[in-house]
Amino acid sequence: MSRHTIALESPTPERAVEILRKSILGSRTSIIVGRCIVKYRGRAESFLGEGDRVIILKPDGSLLVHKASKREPVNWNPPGSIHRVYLKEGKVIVESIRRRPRETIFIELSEVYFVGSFKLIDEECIMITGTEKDVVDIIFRSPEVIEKGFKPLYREMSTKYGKIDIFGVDEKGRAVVIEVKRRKADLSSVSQLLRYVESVRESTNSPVRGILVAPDCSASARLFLKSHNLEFRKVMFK
Amino acid sequence: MSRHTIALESPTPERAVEILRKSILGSRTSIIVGRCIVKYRGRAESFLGEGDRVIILKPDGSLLVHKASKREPVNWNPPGSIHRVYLKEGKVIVESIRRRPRETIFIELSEVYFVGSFKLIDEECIMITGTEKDVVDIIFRSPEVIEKGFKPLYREMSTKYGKIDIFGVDEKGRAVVIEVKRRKADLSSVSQLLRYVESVRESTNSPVRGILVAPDCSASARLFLKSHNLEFRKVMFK
DNA sequence: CGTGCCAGGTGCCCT
DNA sequence: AGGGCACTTGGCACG
Repeated sequence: MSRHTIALESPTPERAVEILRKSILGSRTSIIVGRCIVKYRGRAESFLGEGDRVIILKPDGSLLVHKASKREPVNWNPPGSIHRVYLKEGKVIVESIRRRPRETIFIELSEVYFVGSFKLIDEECIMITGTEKDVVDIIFRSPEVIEKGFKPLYREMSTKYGKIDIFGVDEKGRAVVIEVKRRKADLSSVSQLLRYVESVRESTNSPVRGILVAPDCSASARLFLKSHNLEFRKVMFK
Repeated sequence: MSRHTIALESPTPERAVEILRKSILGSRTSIIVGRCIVKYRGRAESFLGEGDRVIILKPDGSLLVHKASKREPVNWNPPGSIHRVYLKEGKVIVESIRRRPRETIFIELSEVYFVGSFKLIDEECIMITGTEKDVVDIIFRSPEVIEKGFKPLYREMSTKYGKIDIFGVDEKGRAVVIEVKRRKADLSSVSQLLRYVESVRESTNSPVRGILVAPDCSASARLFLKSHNLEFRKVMFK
Protein backbone atom coordinates (compact mmCIF):
# COMPACT_ATOMS: atom_id res chain seq x y z
CA MET A 1 0.00 0.00 0.00
CA SER A 2 1.39 3.40 -0.97
CA ARG A 3 0.98 6.26 1.47
CA HIS A 4 0.01 9.58 0.00
CA THR A 5 2.31 11.52 2.26
CA ILE A 6 5.84 10.79 3.35
CA ALA A 7 7.58 13.40 5.47
CA LEU A 8 10.86 12.95 7.28
CA GLU A 9 12.88 15.35 9.39
CA SER A 10 16.67 15.19 9.26
CA PRO A 11 16.86 11.98 7.25
CA THR A 12 20.17 10.26 6.70
CA PRO A 13 21.52 10.86 3.17
CA GLU A 14 20.79 7.23 2.34
CA ARG A 15 17.19 7.48 3.50
CA ALA A 16 16.71 10.80 1.69
CA VAL A 17 17.94 9.30 -1.58
CA GLU A 18 15.66 6.31 -1.11
CA ILE A 19 12.58 8.45 -0.50
CA LEU A 20 13.33 10.80 -3.39
CA ARG A 21 13.93 7.98 -5.87
CA LYS A 22 10.64 6.35 -4.94
CA SER A 23 8.97 9.73 -5.16
CA ILE A 24 10.25 10.35 -8.69
CA LEU A 25 9.37 6.85 -9.85
CA GLY A 26 5.92 7.14 -8.30
CA SER A 27 5.11 10.45 -10.03
CA ARG A 28 4.96 12.25 -6.76
CA THR A 29 5.92 15.78 -5.84
CA SER A 30 9.09 15.92 -3.76
CA ILE A 31 10.11 18.66 -1.39
CA ILE A 32 13.59 18.98 0.04
CA VAL A 33 14.69 21.58 2.55
CA GLY A 34 18.40 21.67 3.09
CA ARG A 35 21.79 23.31 2.84
CA CYS A 36 23.18 23.11 -0.66
CA ILE A 37 25.19 24.54 -3.52
CA VAL A 38 23.68 24.78 -7.00
CA LYS A 39 25.40 24.75 -10.38
CA TYR A 40 23.59 25.48 -13.60
CA ARG A 41 24.80 25.21 -17.16
CA GLY A 42 22.72 25.71 -20.27
CA ARG A 43 21.48 28.84 -22.02
CA ALA A 44 23.55 30.67 -19.44
CA GLU A 45 25.66 29.49 -16.53
CA SER A 46 25.41 30.06 -12.81
CA PHE A 47 26.84 29.17 -9.45
CA LEU A 48 25.15 29.50 -6.10
CA GLY A 49 27.24 29.08 -2.95
CA GLU A 50 26.19 27.18 0.14
CA GLY A 51 22.94 28.16 1.81
CA ASP A 52 19.56 26.87 2.95
CA ARG A 53 16.93 26.43 0.23
CA VAL A 54 13.67 24.75 -0.63
CA ILE A 55 13.84 22.36 -3.58
CA ILE A 56 10.73 21.09 -5.34
CA LEU A 57 10.67 18.28 -7.89
CA LYS A 58 7.38 17.94 -9.73
CA PRO A 59 6.14 14.80 -11.50
CA ASP A 60 6.07 16.67 -14.83
CA GLY A 61 9.82 17.10 -14.62
CA SER A 62 9.94 20.65 -13.29
CA LEU A 63 12.62 21.49 -10.76
CA LEU A 64 12.56 24.56 -8.55
CA VAL A 65 15.20 25.86 -6.17
CA HIS A 66 13.84 28.58 -3.92
CA LYS A 67 15.71 30.92 -1.63
CA ALA A 68 13.98 32.44 1.40
CA SER A 69 13.07 35.50 -0.64
CA LYS A 70 11.55 36.52 -3.96
CA ARG A 71 8.78 35.05 -6.05
CA GLU A 72 11.19 33.58 -8.57
CA PRO A 73 13.19 30.41 -8.08
CA VAL A 74 16.93 31.10 -8.00
CA ASN A 75 17.48 28.05 -10.21
CA TRP A 76 15.09 25.81 -12.06
CA ASN A 77 14.50 23.42 -14.92
CA PRO A 78 11.22 23.45 -16.85
CA PRO A 79 8.71 20.60 -17.31
CA GLY A 80 10.09 17.65 -19.23
CA SER A 81 13.43 17.54 -17.47
CA ILE A 82 14.82 14.29 -16.11
CA HIS A 83 15.72 14.11 -12.45
CA ARG A 84 18.28 11.85 -10.85
CA VAL A 85 19.11 11.55 -7.19
CA TYR A 86 22.15 9.77 -5.83
CA LEU A 87 24.77 9.66 -3.12
CA LYS A 88 28.27 11.00 -3.68
CA GLU A 89 30.86 11.05 -0.94
CA GLY A 90 28.10 10.81 1.59
CA LYS A 91 26.18 13.76 0.17
CA VAL A 92 22.79 13.80 -1.53
CA ILE A 93 23.05 14.94 -5.13
CA VAL A 94 20.05 16.07 -7.15
CA GLU A 95 20.61 16.38 -10.87
CA SER A 96 18.21 17.63 -13.47
CA ILE A 97 18.76 17.41 -17.20
CA ARG A 98 16.73 19.08 -19.90
CA ARG A 99 17.32 18.37 -23.56
CA ARG A 100 16.77 20.91 -26.30
CA PRO A 101 18.16 23.14 -25.19
CA ARG A 102 20.47 21.08 -23.02
CA GLU A 103 20.44 22.46 -19.52
CA THR A 104 21.70 20.87 -16.38
CA ILE A 105 21.17 21.63 -12.73
CA PHE A 106 23.52 20.11 -10.19
CA ILE A 107 22.57 20.34 -6.53
CA GLU A 108 24.86 19.12 -3.80
CA LEU A 109 23.26 18.92 -0.39
CA SER A 110 25.63 19.15 2.57
CA GLU A 111 22.68 18.73 4.90
CA VAL A 112 19.06 17.67 4.51
CA TYR A 113 16.71 19.20 7.08
CA PHE A 114 13.59 17.73 5.60
CA VAL A 115 12.43 15.53 2.77
CA GLY A 116 8.83 14.97 1.74
CA SER A 117 6.98 13.08 -0.95
CA PHE A 118 3.37 13.85 -1.82
CA LYS A 119 0.84 12.41 -4.20
CA LEU A 120 -1.02 15.51 -5.34
CA ILE A 121 -4.46 15.00 -6.85
CA ASP A 122 -5.54 18.07 -8.79
CA GLU A 123 -7.96 18.04 -11.69
CA GLU A 124 -8.83 21.72 -11.50
CA CYS A 125 -7.41 24.39 -13.71
CA ILE A 126 -7.42 28.09 -12.94
CA MET A 127 -10.08 30.44 -14.31
CA ILE A 128 -8.78 33.94 -14.97
CA THR A 129 -10.70 37.06 -15.92
CA GLY A 130 -9.44 40.53 -16.67
CA THR A 131 -7.01 39.35 -19.30
CA GLU A 132 -6.29 41.07 -22.61
CA LYS A 133 -8.63 38.72 -24.42
CA ASP A 134 -11.44 39.98 -22.21
CA VAL A 135 -10.69 43.56 -23.24
CA VAL A 136 -10.78 42.55 -26.91
CA ASP A 137 -14.11 40.82 -26.28
CA ILE A 138 -15.49 44.02 -24.77
CA ILE A 139 -14.41 46.01 -27.83
CA PHE A 140 -16.05 43.53 -30.20
CA ARG A 141 -19.24 43.62 -28.16
CA SER A 142 -19.23 47.40 -27.69
CA PRO A 143 -17.15 48.94 -30.52
CA GLU A 144 -18.34 52.41 -29.47
CA VAL A 145 -15.80 52.34 -26.61
CA ILE A 146 -13.29 53.03 -29.38
CA GLU A 147 -15.40 55.60 -31.18
CA LYS A 148 -18.80 56.07 -32.77
CA GLY A 149 -19.08 54.15 -36.02
CA PHE A 150 -16.09 51.88 -35.49
CA LYS A 151 -16.58 48.38 -36.92
CA PRO A 152 -14.22 45.64 -35.71
CA LEU A 153 -13.68 42.99 -38.41
CA TYR A 154 -10.87 40.61 -37.47
CA ARG A 155 -8.96 39.68 -34.38
CA GLU A 156 -5.45 38.25 -34.35
CA MET A 157 -5.06 39.18 -38.00
CA SER A 158 -1.69 38.06 -39.33
CA THR A 159 0.53 40.52 -41.16
CA LYS A 160 4.10 40.36 -42.41
CA TYR A 161 5.34 41.84 -39.17
CA GLY A 162 3.12 40.29 -36.55
CA LYS A 163 -0.50 39.83 -35.56
CA ILE A 164 -2.99 42.68 -35.18
CA ASP A 165 -5.16 42.50 -32.07
CA ILE A 166 -8.15 44.09 -33.80
CA PHE A 167 -8.50 45.15 -37.40
CA GLY A 168 -11.55 47.14 -38.47
CA VAL A 169 -12.87 50.19 -40.25
CA ASP A 170 -13.98 53.59 -38.98
CA GLU A 171 -17.09 55.62 -39.77
CA LYS A 172 -15.49 56.91 -42.96
CA GLY A 173 -14.43 53.46 -44.11
CA ARG A 174 -10.76 53.93 -43.27
CA ALA A 175 -8.76 50.93 -42.12
CA VAL A 176 -8.12 50.89 -38.37
CA VAL A 177 -5.41 48.90 -36.64
CA ILE A 178 -5.87 48.50 -32.89
CA GLU A 179 -3.31 47.29 -30.41
CA VAL A 180 -4.77 46.47 -27.00
CA LYS A 181 -2.90 46.55 -23.70
CA ARG A 182 -4.49 45.52 -20.44
CA ARG A 183 -2.04 47.68 -18.50
CA LYS A 184 -0.22 50.94 -19.00
CA ALA A 185 1.12 51.11 -22.53
CA ASP A 186 4.80 51.78 -23.08
CA LEU A 187 7.26 52.37 -25.91
CA SER A 188 7.19 48.75 -27.01
CA SER A 189 3.39 48.86 -27.25
CA VAL A 190 3.69 51.76 -29.68
CA SER A 191 6.43 49.96 -31.60
CA GLN A 192 4.10 47.01 -32.03
CA LEU A 193 1.27 49.16 -33.33
CA LEU A 194 3.67 50.95 -35.63
CA ARG A 195 4.85 47.64 -37.08
CA TYR A 196 1.30 46.52 -37.85
CA VAL A 197 0.26 49.85 -39.34
CA GLU A 198 3.36 49.84 -41.50
CA SER A 199 2.59 46.30 -42.58
CA VAL A 200 -0.96 47.16 -43.59
CA ARG A 201 0.18 50.31 -45.38
CA GLU A 202 2.58 48.23 -47.46
CA SER A 203 -0.41 46.41 -48.95
CA THR A 204 -2.69 49.37 -49.63
CA ASN A 205 -2.66 52.98 -50.72
CA SER A 206 -5.71 53.90 -48.68
CA PRO A 207 -5.16 55.64 -45.34
CA VAL A 208 -4.57 53.45 -42.31
CA ARG A 209 -5.21 54.61 -38.76
CA GLY A 210 -3.48 53.11 -35.75
CA ILE A 211 -5.01 53.23 -32.28
CA LEU A 212 -3.38 52.13 -29.06
CA VAL A 213 -6.00 51.07 -26.52
CA ALA A 214 -4.98 50.86 -22.87
CA PRO A 215 -5.94 52.08 -19.40
CA ASP A 216 -2.96 54.44 -19.47
CA CYS A 217 0.09 55.39 -21.49
CA SER A 218 3.59 56.51 -20.48
CA ALA A 219 4.68 60.05 -21.41
CA SER A 220 7.37 58.95 -23.87
CA ALA A 221 5.00 56.45 -25.44
CA ARG A 222 2.58 59.32 -26.02
CA LEU A 223 5.31 61.34 -27.72
CA PHE A 224 6.28 58.38 -29.85
CA LEU A 225 2.64 57.88 -30.84
CA LYS A 226 2.26 61.55 -31.82
CA SER A 227 5.45 61.55 -33.88
CA HIS A 228 3.89 58.84 -36.03
CA ASN A 229 0.35 60.21 -36.10
CA LEU A 230 -0.96 57.30 -34.10
CA GLU A 231 -3.78 57.64 -31.61
CA PHE A 232 -4.38 56.68 -28.02
CA ARG A 233 -7.75 55.65 -26.63
CA LYS A 234 -8.02 55.27 -22.89
CA VAL A 235 -10.16 52.26 -22.01
CA MET A 236 -10.65 51.36 -18.38
CA PHE A 237 -11.97 47.84 -17.96
CA LYS A 238 -13.07 45.88 -14.88
CA MET B 1 14.91 27.60 22.51
CA SER B 2 13.69 27.81 18.93
CA ARG B 3 14.07 24.79 16.70
CA HIS B 4 15.22 25.44 13.16
CA THR B 5 12.88 22.87 11.69
CA ILE B 6 9.28 22.09 12.48
CA ALA B 7 7.54 19.49 10.34
CA LEU B 8 4.18 17.94 11.03
CA GLU B 9 2.15 15.41 9.08
CA SER B 10 -1.64 15.71 9.07
CA PRO B 11 -1.83 18.39 11.75
CA THR B 12 -5.18 19.41 13.17
CA PRO B 13 -6.35 22.75 11.75
CA GLU B 14 -5.71 24.33 15.14
CA ARG B 15 -2.15 23.02 15.28
CA ALA B 16 -1.50 24.05 11.67
CA VAL B 17 -2.65 27.60 12.37
CA GLU B 18 -0.49 27.74 15.49
CA ILE B 19 2.63 26.57 13.65
CA LEU B 20 2.07 28.89 10.71
CA ARG B 21 1.49 31.96 12.87
CA LYS B 22 4.68 31.31 14.80
CA SER B 23 6.47 30.72 11.51
CA ILE B 24 5.36 34.06 10.09
CA LEU B 25 6.18 35.94 13.29
CA GLY B 26 9.55 34.24 13.48
CA SER B 27 10.55 35.20 9.91
CA ARG B 28 10.63 31.59 8.89
CA THR B 29 9.75 29.95 5.61
CA SER B 30 6.50 27.99 5.80
CA ILE B 31 5.46 25.10 3.61
CA ILE B 32 1.93 23.76 3.47
CA VAL B 33 0.83 20.77 1.46
CA GLY B 34 -2.90 20.34 1.32
CA ARG B 35 -6.21 20.34 -0.47
CA CYS B 36 -7.48 23.84 -1.11
CA ILE B 37 -9.31 26.36 -3.21
CA VAL B 38 -7.67 29.66 -4.16
CA LYS B 39 -9.25 33.01 -4.95
CA TYR B 40 -7.28 35.94 -6.30
CA ARG B 41 -8.36 39.50 -6.87
CA GLY B 42 -6.15 42.36 -8.00
CA ARG B 43 -4.75 43.33 -11.38
CA ALA B 44 -6.89 40.48 -12.68
CA GLU B 45 -9.13 37.97 -10.96
CA SER B 46 -8.99 34.20 -10.68
CA PHE B 47 -10.57 31.18 -9.11
CA LEU B 48 -9.02 27.78 -8.62
CA GLY B 49 -11.24 24.87 -7.60
CA GLU B 50 -10.39 22.25 -5.02
CA GLY B 51 -7.18 20.30 -5.46
CA ASP B 52 -3.87 19.37 -3.81
CA ARG B 53 -1.16 22.04 -3.88
CA VAL B 54 2.08 23.14 -2.30
CA ILE B 55 1.95 26.54 -0.63
CA ILE B 56 5.08 28.45 0.35
CA LEU B 57 5.17 31.55 2.53
CA LYS B 58 8.51 33.31 2.59
CA PRO B 59 9.72 35.69 5.29
CA ASP B 60 9.99 38.53 2.74
CA GLY B 61 6.25 38.36 2.22
CA SER B 62 6.17 36.27 -0.94
CA LEU B 63 3.43 33.70 -1.31
CA LEU B 64 3.50 30.86 -3.81
CA VAL B 65 0.81 28.34 -4.66
CA HIS B 66 2.16 25.50 -6.77
CA LYS B 67 0.29 22.81 -8.62
CA ALA B 68 1.92 19.46 -9.36
CA SER B 69 3.00 20.74 -12.76
CA LYS B 70 4.68 23.71 -14.44
CA ARG B 71 7.48 25.97 -13.35
CA GLU B 72 5.14 28.84 -12.57
CA PRO B 73 3.04 29.16 -9.43
CA VAL B 74 -0.67 29.03 -10.24
CA ASN B 75 -1.22 31.89 -7.79
CA TRP B 76 1.16 34.10 -5.88
CA ASN B 77 1.79 37.38 -4.17
CA PRO B 78 5.12 39.18 -4.51
CA PRO B 79 7.57 40.17 -1.73
CA GLY B 80 6.16 42.74 0.66
CA SER B 81 2.76 41.16 1.01
CA ILE B 82 1.20 40.59 4.42
CA HIS B 83 0.15 37.07 5.35
CA ARG B 84 -2.56 36.12 7.81
CA VAL B 85 -3.52 32.62 8.91
CA TYR B 86 -6.67 31.80 10.81
CA LEU B 87 -9.39 29.27 11.43
CA LYS B 88 -12.81 29.62 9.84
CA GLU B 89 -15.50 27.04 10.28
CA GLY B 90 -12.87 24.50 11.19
CA LYS B 91 -10.79 25.18 8.08
CA VAL B 92 -7.35 26.72 7.81
CA ILE B 93 -7.43 30.00 5.89
CA VAL B 94 -4.33 31.63 4.46
CA GLU B 95 -4.74 35.21 3.30
CA SER B 96 -2.18 37.39 1.61
CA ILE B 97 -2.60 41.09 0.96
CA ARG B 98 -0.42 43.30 -1.17
CA ARG B 99 -0.89 47.05 -1.35
CA ARG B 100 -0.19 49.12 -4.42
CA PRO B 101 -1.49 47.57 -6.41
CA ARG B 102 -3.94 46.01 -3.98
CA GLU B 103 -4.00 42.28 -4.56
CA THR B 104 -5.44 39.63 -2.34
CA ILE B 105 -5.04 35.87 -2.23
CA PHE B 106 -7.54 33.81 -0.30
CA ILE B 107 -6.73 30.16 0.33
CA GLU B 108 -9.16 27.83 2.04
CA LEU B 109 -7.71 24.49 3.05
CA SER B 110 -10.17 21.64 3.37
CA GLU B 111 -7.34 19.37 4.40
CA VAL B 112 -3.74 19.86 5.50
CA TYR B 113 -1.46 16.94 4.67
CA PHE B 114 1.67 18.60 5.91
CA VAL B 115 2.89 21.80 7.47
CA GLY B 116 6.50 22.81 7.95
CA SER B 117 8.40 25.80 9.26
CA PHE B 118 12.05 26.37 8.47
CA LYS B 119 14.64 28.94 9.45
CA LEU B 120 16.63 29.29 6.25
CA ILE B 121 20.11 30.77 6.56
CA ASP B 122 21.37 31.93 3.19
CA GLU B 123 23.91 34.69 2.68
CA GLU B 124 24.90 33.67 -0.83
CA CYS B 125 23.65 35.26 -3.98
CA ILE B 126 23.76 33.69 -7.41
CA MET B 127 26.55 34.40 -9.89
CA ILE B 128 25.38 34.30 -13.48
CA THR B 129 27.41 34.45 -16.67
CA GLY B 130 26.27 34.40 -20.26
CA THR B 131 23.92 37.31 -19.79
CA GLU B 132 23.41 40.19 -22.22
CA LYS B 133 25.74 42.38 -20.21
CA ASP B 134 28.50 39.84 -20.81
CA VAL B 135 27.95 40.08 -24.57
CA VAL B 136 28.17 43.87 -24.38
CA ASP B 137 31.40 43.52 -22.41
CA ILE B 138 32.83 41.29 -25.12
CA ILE B 139 31.98 43.85 -27.79
CA PHE B 140 33.62 46.65 -25.81
CA ARG B 141 36.72 44.54 -25.30
CA SER B 142 36.84 43.24 -28.90
CA PRO B 143 34.97 45.72 -31.11
CA GLU B 144 36.22 43.88 -34.19
CA VAL B 145 33.57 41.20 -33.61
CA ILE B 146 31.20 43.83 -35.01
CA GLU B 147 33.49 44.95 -37.82
CA LYS B 148 36.98 46.28 -38.48
CA GLY B 149 37.33 49.86 -37.30
CA PHE B 150 34.24 49.95 -35.10
CA LYS B 151 34.66 52.09 -32.01
CA PRO B 152 32.15 51.63 -29.17
CA LEU B 153 31.63 54.86 -27.22
CA TYR B 154 28.70 54.59 -24.82
CA ARG B 155 26.60 51.85 -23.32
CA GLU B 156 23.04 52.26 -22.07
CA MET B 157 22.87 55.63 -23.78
CA SER B 158 19.54 57.31 -23.13
CA THR B 159 17.49 58.62 -26.04
CA LYS B 160 14.01 60.02 -26.34
CA TYR B 161 12.64 56.57 -27.10
CA GLY B 162 14.68 54.27 -24.91
CA LYS B 163 18.25 53.28 -24.09
CA ILE B 164 20.80 52.19 -26.66
CA ASP B 165 22.82 49.11 -25.72
CA ILE B 166 25.94 50.33 -27.52
CA PHE B 167 26.51 53.60 -29.33
CA GLY B 168 29.67 54.06 -31.36
CA VAL B 169 31.19 55.09 -34.67
CA ASP B 170 32.37 53.05 -37.64
CA GLU B 171 35.58 53.25 -39.64
CA LYS B 172 34.18 56.13 -41.67
CA GLY B 173 33.04 58.06 -38.62
CA ARG B 174 29.35 57.26 -39.08
CA ALA B 175 27.20 56.89 -35.99
CA VAL B 176 26.37 53.27 -35.15
CA VAL B 177 23.50 52.13 -32.94
CA ILE B 178 23.77 48.55 -31.71
CA GLU B 179 21.05 46.49 -30.10
CA VAL B 180 22.32 43.30 -28.49
CA LYS B 181 20.30 40.13 -27.92
CA ARG B 182 21.68 37.11 -26.09
CA ARG B 183 19.25 34.84 -27.89
CA LYS B 184 17.58 34.66 -31.28
CA ALA B 185 16.40 38.12 -32.29
CA ASP B 186 12.75 38.64 -33.25
CA LEU B 187 10.48 41.37 -34.57
CA SER B 188 10.46 43.23 -31.27
CA SER B 189 14.27 43.30 -31.24
CA VAL B 190 14.21 45.03 -34.61
CA SER B 191 11.51 47.42 -33.40
CA GLN B 192 13.73 48.40 -30.52
CA LEU B 193 16.71 49.08 -32.76
CA LEU B 194 14.49 51.02 -35.11
CA ARG B 195 13.24 53.21 -32.26
CA TYR B 196 16.78 54.07 -31.18
CA VAL B 197 18.01 54.75 -34.71
CA GLU B 198 15.03 56.98 -35.32
CA SER B 199 15.70 58.79 -32.07
CA VAL B 200 19.34 59.44 -32.98
CA ARG B 201 18.40 60.53 -36.50
CA GLU B 202 16.02 63.11 -35.06
CA SER B 203 19.02 64.84 -33.46
CA THR B 204 21.42 64.79 -36.39
CA ASN B 205 21.60 65.06 -40.15
CA SER B 206 24.58 62.74 -40.46
CA PRO B 207 23.94 59.14 -41.45
CA VAL B 208 23.11 56.68 -38.66
CA ARG B 209 23.62 52.93 -39.00
CA GLY B 210 21.69 50.39 -36.95
CA ILE B 211 23.06 46.93 -36.22
CA LEU B 212 21.25 44.09 -34.52
CA VAL B 213 23.69 41.76 -32.81
CA ALA B 214 22.51 38.28 -31.85
CA PRO B 215 23.35 34.60 -32.23
CA ASP B 216 20.45 34.25 -34.68
CA CYS B 217 17.53 36.12 -36.18
CA SER B 218 14.04 35.03 -37.21
CA ALA B 219 13.09 35.17 -40.88
CA SER B 220 10.51 37.93 -40.51
CA ALA B 221 12.86 39.92 -38.32
CA ARG B 222 15.41 39.73 -41.13
CA LEU B 223 12.84 41.06 -43.59
CA PHE B 224 11.87 43.83 -41.24
CA LEU B 225 15.55 44.77 -40.80
CA LYS B 226 16.09 44.90 -44.56
CA SER B 227 13.02 47.01 -45.16
CA HIS B 228 14.58 49.67 -42.94
CA ASN B 229 18.16 49.29 -44.12
CA LEU B 230 19.26 47.95 -40.78
CA GLU B 231 21.97 45.34 -40.43
CA PHE B 232 22.36 42.02 -38.68
CA ARG B 233 25.62 40.78 -37.21
CA LYS B 234 25.70 37.21 -36.01
CA VAL B 235 27.68 36.94 -32.80
CA MET B 236 27.94 33.60 -31.07
CA PHE B 237 29.11 33.94 -27.50
CA LYS B 238 30.04 31.31 -24.91
C1' DC C 1 9.05 22.38 -34.72
C1' DG C 2 9.69 27.79 -35.20
C1' DT C 3 7.34 32.59 -34.68
C1' DG C 4 4.83 35.76 -32.26
C1' DC C 5 3.04 37.58 -28.12
C1' DC C 6 0.63 37.92 -23.57
C1' DA C 7 1.67 37.61 -18.59
C1' DG C 8 -1.77 39.30 -12.35
C1' DG C 9 4.77 38.63 -15.87
C1' DT C 10 9.26 39.47 -12.14
C1' DG C 11 13.41 41.76 -11.04
C1' DC C 12 17.01 45.33 -11.74
C1' DC C 13 18.57 49.72 -12.29
C1' DC C 14 18.21 54.45 -13.10
C1' DT C 15 16.12 59.13 -12.71
C1' DA D 1 7.28 56.13 -7.51
C1' DG D 2 7.68 55.81 -12.69
C1' DG D 3 10.23 54.38 -16.77
C1' DG D 4 12.72 51.33 -19.63
C1' DC D 5 14.25 46.66 -20.31
C1' DA D 6 16.43 42.00 -19.74
C1' DC D 7 15.01 37.35 -18.32
C1' DT D 8 18.08 30.36 -18.34
C1' DT D 9 11.86 34.80 -19.03
C1' DG D 10 7.42 30.91 -19.06
C1' DG D 11 3.40 29.62 -21.36
C1' DC D 12 0.16 29.35 -25.19
C1' DA D 13 -1.72 29.29 -29.72
C1' DC D 14 -1.13 28.94 -34.50
C1' DG D 15 0.99 27.97 -39.08
